[in-house]
Amino acid sequence: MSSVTLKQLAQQLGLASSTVSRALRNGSDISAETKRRVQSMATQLQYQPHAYASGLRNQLSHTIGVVVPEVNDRFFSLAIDGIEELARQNGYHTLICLTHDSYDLEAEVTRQLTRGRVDGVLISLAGETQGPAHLQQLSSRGVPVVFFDRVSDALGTATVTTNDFDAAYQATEHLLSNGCRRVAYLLMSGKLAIGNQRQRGYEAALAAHGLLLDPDLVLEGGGSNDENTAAIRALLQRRPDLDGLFASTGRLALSAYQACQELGRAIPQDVKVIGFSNLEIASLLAPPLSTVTQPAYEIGREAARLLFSAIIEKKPLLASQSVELPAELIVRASTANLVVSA
Amino acid sequence: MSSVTLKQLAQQLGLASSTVSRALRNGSDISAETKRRVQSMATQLQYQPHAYASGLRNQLSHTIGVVVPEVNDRFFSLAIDGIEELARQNGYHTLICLTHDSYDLEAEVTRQLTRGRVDGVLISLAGETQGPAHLQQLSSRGVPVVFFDRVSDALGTATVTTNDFDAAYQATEHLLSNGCRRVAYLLMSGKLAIGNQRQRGYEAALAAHGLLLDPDLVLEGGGSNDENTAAIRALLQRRPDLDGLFASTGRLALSAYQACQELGRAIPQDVKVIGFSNLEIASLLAPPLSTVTQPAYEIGREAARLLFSAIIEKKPLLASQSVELPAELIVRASTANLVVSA
DNA sequence: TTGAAAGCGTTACCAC
DNA sequence: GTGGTAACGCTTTCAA
Repeated sequence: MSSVTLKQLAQQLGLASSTVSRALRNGSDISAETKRRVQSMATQLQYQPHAYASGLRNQLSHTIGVVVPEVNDRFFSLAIDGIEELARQNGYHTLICLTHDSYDLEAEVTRQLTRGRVDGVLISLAGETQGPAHLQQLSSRGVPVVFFDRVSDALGTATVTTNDFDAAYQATEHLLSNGCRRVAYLLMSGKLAIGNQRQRGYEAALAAHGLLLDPDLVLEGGGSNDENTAAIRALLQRRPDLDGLFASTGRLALSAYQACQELGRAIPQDVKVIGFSNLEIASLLAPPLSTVTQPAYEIGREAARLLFSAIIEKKPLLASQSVELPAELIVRASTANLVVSA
Repeated sequence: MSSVTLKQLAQQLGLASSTVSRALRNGSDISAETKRRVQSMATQLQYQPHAYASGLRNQLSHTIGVVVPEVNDRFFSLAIDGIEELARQNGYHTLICLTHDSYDLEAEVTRQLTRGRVDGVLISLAGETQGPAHLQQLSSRGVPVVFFDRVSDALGTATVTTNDFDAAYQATEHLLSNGCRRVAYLLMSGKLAIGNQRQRGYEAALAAHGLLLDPDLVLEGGGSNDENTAAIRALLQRRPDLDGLFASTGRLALSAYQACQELGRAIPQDVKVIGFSNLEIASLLAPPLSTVTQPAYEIGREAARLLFSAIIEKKPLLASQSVELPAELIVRASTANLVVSA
């Protein structure tokens, strides 16, 4: 029924459990003969050390926590793939915690993770998140934390991001140089640094083209997909002069498509659309979507790499170790300039 | 630096740790006054019980394991959302393990899970999986296992599936009644029960239309997306008479689109395409994709519900508790019959 | 109502 | 080389 324990294994062999323990972990001071006997009996009885018992003893859980808003999103699921790969390589397990973009859930989850469950945490903040006070508890207990994508610098720890300012600048610039004059900016939450970085890039591109920021064209989504679609629809109706949409997340880009489809606005003739997105099938959409694509998998790997370096070398993480990976602008039909320029 | 322990808390209060333990968990036999003092000191010192220490004592990890081929797939990420919701409601954590469709990885992961890490396991089998011998180890140690979607009945435990036969029958029937005569069936792995169920539905629908099964039209993918696309392209070129594609996974449906796009085959004029898929934006594809959509979120919830019933009531799961949820056929433009029927 | 002690399964330290 | 013992942090008898 239940598993065989070290003690039972030792009894079978007529040895002390301490001896068996060392034999199994190939410790020194154990005769080759004993090692052989122990190993063979262990496989025979299918002995598996209890992870949490040894963890308790060593103060190590061999588990990392990954806190993300959701997993049903191409960016996060790719990042998790990357994280998980590094975790496996390091003999670690991955505890996935979802916040559904709720601050309360994030705080609760974080509290749970302060209970010795994990040796380190990777986190991408919830849209609602105010301050990272709840994360302070983690790092003050010596649990290293790495932020990725939706980061905060309030903890003074390492972060992994993309070049949000530049990428947003390029995306907006691309719309403007393809003829757009009224470009809206769609973001999830004004509370996140990432949204502000991208907004700054958007504004800088406007300025470079001699355009003033129109606050009415900055739309904060953050609701359900349907709510966001409705909000974008309302914006399109309110502002018939709108000729470009820059979505700062993949979700919002698709809501923009949906809204245009519902209103019969042709992309790219009436409105050009570009968005941050990791959608692998952007090219199969009608029309193919121009995207700013983040290296999600690499971001996950990089964040995990930093975390494991801290865990293994037992050194605290520094803001100076932060990494920025470039996003890639991929031009497709949704921003095509169909007017022959003079 | 590190966390405060029960013992330290007790010392601060001048009480025995056993008393403090009971006071915190609101045990009987503790004076209201003591409870109050303990609670307030606990919050003041931010005491958090060590999860694995109490787990070790109670033989409970309050963690479930979820073993899936990948997380970067709409079906699985939705299912995980459902699982995670139920886990949270039950005060449980979710350990996600990816197999990348490799039998060896699945076996390794399973071995890890036999180490007391989890109180139960939800699993969707890897495409390569042969027999569930490695899972026998789990259930023989009293760890309940529930299969979902890619199931096996060899363990005699509960499963959660969709009506794969009927759904595949309907999808094929839909193609045939819209004028297709040569319909190919695309599957991931001939080793999985799920692929065979769906193939049986496909064959039954062919038979109902008086068509013979052509083995050349049954294509086993299971490689990378690019490999699958190439294989479908080859099939389309080899068999110019092909006028319908039925993909048994979302991944394969998209590869089918890609292959048609590359060869310039028009959907649905030249080839009609339908596929199992949870892609939320099927309607934004060019053309909108007809799908058989599984209730992925509910499948996750249902599987988790069964697992927790077994964990909490400490009763073994029975094959008779298995649940089948209906998939939904959603007709879109990719299977439209553009010829006016006589 | 509270405290002492044993034990969950493992490992580290010190004797022998 | 090997065995005892204590300890990781907690809960649960059993006594007081």
